[in-house]
Amino acid sequence: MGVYEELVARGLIAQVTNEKEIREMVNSGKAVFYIGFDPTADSLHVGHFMALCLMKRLQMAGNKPIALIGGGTAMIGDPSGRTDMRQMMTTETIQHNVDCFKKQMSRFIDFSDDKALLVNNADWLLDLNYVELLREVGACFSVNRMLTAECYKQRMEKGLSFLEFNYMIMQSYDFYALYQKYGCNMQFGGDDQWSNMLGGTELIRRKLSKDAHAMTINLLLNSEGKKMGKTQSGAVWLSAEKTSPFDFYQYWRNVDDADVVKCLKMLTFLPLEEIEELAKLEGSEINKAKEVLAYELTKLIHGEEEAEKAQEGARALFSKGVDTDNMPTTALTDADFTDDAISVLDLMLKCGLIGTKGEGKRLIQQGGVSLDDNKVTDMFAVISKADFEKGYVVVKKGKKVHHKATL
RNA sequence: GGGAGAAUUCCCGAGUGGCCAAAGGGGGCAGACUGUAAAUCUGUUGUCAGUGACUUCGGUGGUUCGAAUCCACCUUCUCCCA
Repeated sequence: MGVYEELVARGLIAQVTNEKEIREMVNSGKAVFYIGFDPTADSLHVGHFMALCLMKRLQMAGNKPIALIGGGTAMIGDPSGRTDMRQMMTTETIQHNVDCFKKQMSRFIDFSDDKALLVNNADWLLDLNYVELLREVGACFSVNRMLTAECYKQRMEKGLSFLEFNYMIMQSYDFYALYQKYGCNMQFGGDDQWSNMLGGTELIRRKLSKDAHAMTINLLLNSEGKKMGKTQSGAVWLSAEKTSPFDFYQYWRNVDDADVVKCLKMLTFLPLEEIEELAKLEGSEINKAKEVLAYELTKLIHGEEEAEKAQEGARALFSKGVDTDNMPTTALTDADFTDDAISVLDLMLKCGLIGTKGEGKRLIQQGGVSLDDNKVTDMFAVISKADFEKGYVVVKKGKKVHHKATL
C-alpha cells in the first residue's frame, strides 16, 4: 500500500485536482509540496497538527515538504470559513507568532539536510509593488470567477472587504512563487482552502503553462459536524504552557464514542490494522481505545514521559485514590491566609478553579466541590493551615477537575 | 454622494419610560443516571459582605422624580438608490 492509499484509508483526503497524477507522484516520492500556516496565534493547535502529521507521513514516503508560514498573508487575513471580518493584526504580533511557530514545527518535522523547508511568505509578499503585481498576475484572475467561490459566496451576504478579497490572490501568488523557487508542485491545505488553492494551480497554468496540483485534507469534525480541537476556553494548543499535557490527554480521553476511530485514523501513526482492532471494541470497552488515542497523541506532542505521566495521573484519579504528583498545582503563601486560615472560595479563586466567588458559591450549593474527598456543604467554609498537614490539599471541582494547593 | 435601518448580558435574540440584572433559545457549569462517552432529566448562568447594594443594554452628553427604552451628537455595521 502506497502512502496515498494510506491517506485515503485514513480518511484524510477530501478533494484532489487530479487523483491519478497525484497518487503516482506522492507514492514515488516526487512531490515537493507546501502547506501554509497562518500565524494567527502564538502556538499551533490541533488543527495545525493534522497538517503537520500529513507532512510527516509524506516526508517519510520520500516527498519534500515546505512549511510556509503566512507572515505576509496574515497581514491580510483569510476570509474562508469566516462569517465575520477578521481583526487586523499588528506586524509585531505576527512576527512573534511566526517565531513561535518555527520553534514548534522544528520539533516535529525534520528540517535537516534540506529534507524539508521552512519559509515565510512575508519574504516575497511584502516587497511586492502594487501596480507591478496587478500587471503580472491580476490579469489572470477573473472577478466573476472568484466571486463564485464558496468562501466568498457566504461573505457576499455579510460583507467582504477588498482587503480580504485579495487573500486568494496572495495565496495563489505563494504557490506560484514556490513553484518557481523550489519546484513546488503541490499544495495541501484544509478543505476550506480549496478555492484559494485552485487559484494557485490556475495561476501557474496561465503564467507558466505548467501543471501543479492541489489536495485538501478533511477537517477534523466531530460527529456533530463541529470542528474538533476547540473547547469552551479556546483551542487545544500544542504548547505545554497553553494546554498542559494532562489537559491535552484528557481532551482526547473524553472524545465522543463516535469520534474515536476517526481520530485514531486521522491523527495517530498507529498501523491501520491495529486501529481496526480497536474499532471492534464496544460499549465501555471503547474506553480502551480512547486511552490509546489520548496516550498516542500526548506522546507525539509532549513526548513519552509526559504521556506516561498524564496517563497515570488520569488513571489514578478516576479509578480511586488520588495521584497528587501529576496534578495541576498552585502554591499558597502566607499572604493568602488570614489568621492561619483561608476560605474555600478564596482558595478556589486562587487556584483558578472559579472566576468569581458567586460561581464558587453556586458550585458548593450544588454539591460540586470537595476538599480531600470531603464534600463541601457550607459555602463559607474555611480551612486552616492545620488542614495542610501533608503539605497540600486537593480541591475537586465537579468530577473531572482536580487541583492541588500546596503550602 | 443621497436615503433607510441596526448596535442588548458568552452567542443568537425579545424588550420601545418605572413591574428590568433584562423573556426565550443556544452554549457553559454543576447534580442525577453512566463507561472520565452519548442521550435524558434537574438546578444554575453580571459582581459583591447576597432578604440588600453596586455595575451593565455601541460612545458622549441631555430630558425626567426615574432611561436599555425619549432627544442630540459621535462611532461602527447592514440595506436601498447613485
